Amino acid sequence: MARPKLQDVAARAGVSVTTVSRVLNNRGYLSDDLRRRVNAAIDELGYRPDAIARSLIGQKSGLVGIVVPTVADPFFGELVSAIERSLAGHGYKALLCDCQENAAREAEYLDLLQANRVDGIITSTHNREVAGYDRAELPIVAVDRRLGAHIPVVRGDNRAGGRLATEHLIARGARAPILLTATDHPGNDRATSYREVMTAHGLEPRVRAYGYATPVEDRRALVETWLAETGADGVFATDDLTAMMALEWAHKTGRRVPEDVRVVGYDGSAAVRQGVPGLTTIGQPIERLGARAAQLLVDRIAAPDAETAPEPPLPVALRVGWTS
Amino acid sequence: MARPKLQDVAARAGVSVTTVSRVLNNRGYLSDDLRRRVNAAIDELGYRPDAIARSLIGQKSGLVGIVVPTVADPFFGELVSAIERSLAGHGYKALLCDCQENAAREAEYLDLLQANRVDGIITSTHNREVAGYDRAELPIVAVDRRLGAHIPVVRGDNRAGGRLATEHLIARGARAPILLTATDHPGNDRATSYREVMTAHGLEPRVRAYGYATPVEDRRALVETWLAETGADGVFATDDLTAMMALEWAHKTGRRVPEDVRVVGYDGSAAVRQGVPGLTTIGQPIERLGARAAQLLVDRIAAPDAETAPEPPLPVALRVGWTS
DNA sequence: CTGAAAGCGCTTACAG
DNA sequence: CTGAAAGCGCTTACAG
Repeated sequence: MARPKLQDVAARAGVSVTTVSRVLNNRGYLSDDLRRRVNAAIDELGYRPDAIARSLIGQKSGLVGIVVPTVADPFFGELVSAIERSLAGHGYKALLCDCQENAAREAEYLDLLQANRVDGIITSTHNREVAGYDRAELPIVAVDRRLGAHIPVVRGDNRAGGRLATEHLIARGARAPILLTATDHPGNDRATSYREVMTAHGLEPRVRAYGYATPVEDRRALVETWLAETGADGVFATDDLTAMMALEWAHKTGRRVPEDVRVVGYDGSAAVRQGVPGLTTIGQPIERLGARAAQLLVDRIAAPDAETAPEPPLPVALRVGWTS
Repeated sequence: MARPKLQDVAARAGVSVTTVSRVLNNRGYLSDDLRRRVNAAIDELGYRPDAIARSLIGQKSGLVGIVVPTVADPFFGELVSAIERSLAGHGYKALLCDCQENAAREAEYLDLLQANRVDGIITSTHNREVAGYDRAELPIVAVDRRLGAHIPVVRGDNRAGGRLATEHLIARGARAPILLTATDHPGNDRATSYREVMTAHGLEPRVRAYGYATPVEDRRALVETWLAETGADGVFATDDLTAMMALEWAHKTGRRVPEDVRVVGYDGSAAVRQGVPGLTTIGQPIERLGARAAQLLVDRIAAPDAETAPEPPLPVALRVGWTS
């Protein structure tokens, strides 16, 4: 038999569809007898309400779009996992939009999400140029990315993170630590802190940015060139993967870590922590970032026009391993 | 103005909703003039068809459920990324079900997916006990997991992988390499190959299974205990994270790699390759696994009752680093 | 306490 | 070539 519908349940229970619907939604007064009969029919038929039909009526689809560069990256994988868990706790389902590090796809996804009537969007991609977020009349929450005046952003304390990392490198004896980061723009708080701390110690900041779109092997080549050129005795990488490239370079070129080069990463995802527990890094509260983003979005869905106070940045922590 | 609907477009273009629908779906004969007027109205209003309403009519929602233990694990993150990319190419959207390594959630998700009328499911979780897959009257494709007679499974060549890893360890001089794996059951082809190769070389197989549900730090403790106890001079871990635990143990206890202990992992996800390029591992064709699973599912959705030939396993490759 | 009817935003026979 | 009407599977005023 085809998938049973409300009508089938009603027929079997000998009541109207209205009544079945009411039992399902626990709405209005129902005699216990009716309730029992309906529930029996539901069980017997293995009936399961059609969420699509429900979405069409109510204004809610129960769907939330999660937009990320790619879940192949452990940081985003973990973030998405945390968001999804939290979302599920609130009764929402996650439509995954893996942009594959590609700005064009992000714009397409934005369209698709609206066509599918998602109730809201959580986004954490790099392409601030992608238009559409401002036009979308949907609750949106950004993770670690400024999208516009009206879009709240959940993030770790990047200022503190940059400070902790740089201070630590200097405390461990580095006199010429360089910063490796994706893009060096004014909004890069980790870079800002690095510069401030370096200057405060009378050291010259040196920032190298490889760009988001750079293929991994090209990034590795850049990193190795920079490390060789600058004669850096310390590395602050704003993500762990880049820090590991520095580690690998040290291994290959016979430099000792941390004696010759001290290395500090950023993110501290569980995968990296498990695989390379010795890496000194700034641990982000990934779980909390995800949970907070989900909570904030759920709140905005419930009250789209409520004022949103700026989100205080979530605390980060220096985790010291043997690389520094 | 509220989100425009078909009616609004029709009114603006001065035609019936039927006509607009036909233009949208490019169905039947339309005069160029009409087509132009309708398209103009669509643009002016910024109309976007409601995917939910469409799903309710057609039998298709365009949604596919992806069920994985967790995308926080780089292997699954990468797999999901590949699946999603491929699915998007076929016009499908991905509903992400991150089971958080929890069997109960998997069963719930199965329910949820059916309620949401997904067109199919791709699953790659461990809990074979979870009932429901057989009852679900949906096209399902499994990745590296046997779910039932009628459910096709896409997988890497685990027999070959186990053989390659074990032969390699022995070739590199290991005489007492142990196997570290999640569960040691007859369906574990990597373990089977390990045993065969060991026996063929007159060596005694030693298998240690930590169990899927074991928290990471407990797993680490187990691994370290086993390595110390067995005096292994080689490690074949059926996933890279466990291999890295062995590496970390060697580092901590002052053993040289590969002279004292040779280490081989499994999976070779991009994240691990980037972070720890020196790790010898069996590289799985993650991209192909994802693409093939998506293609197979799309085919099954198109022809649910077609015979399915057993899937030939996809080739794996030994990647040699400095850990062996 | 329960039901008949309208409607969510579309598509698709069926007429013309 | 174009439109009026029924219907996808539900929910929700509105009656009774």
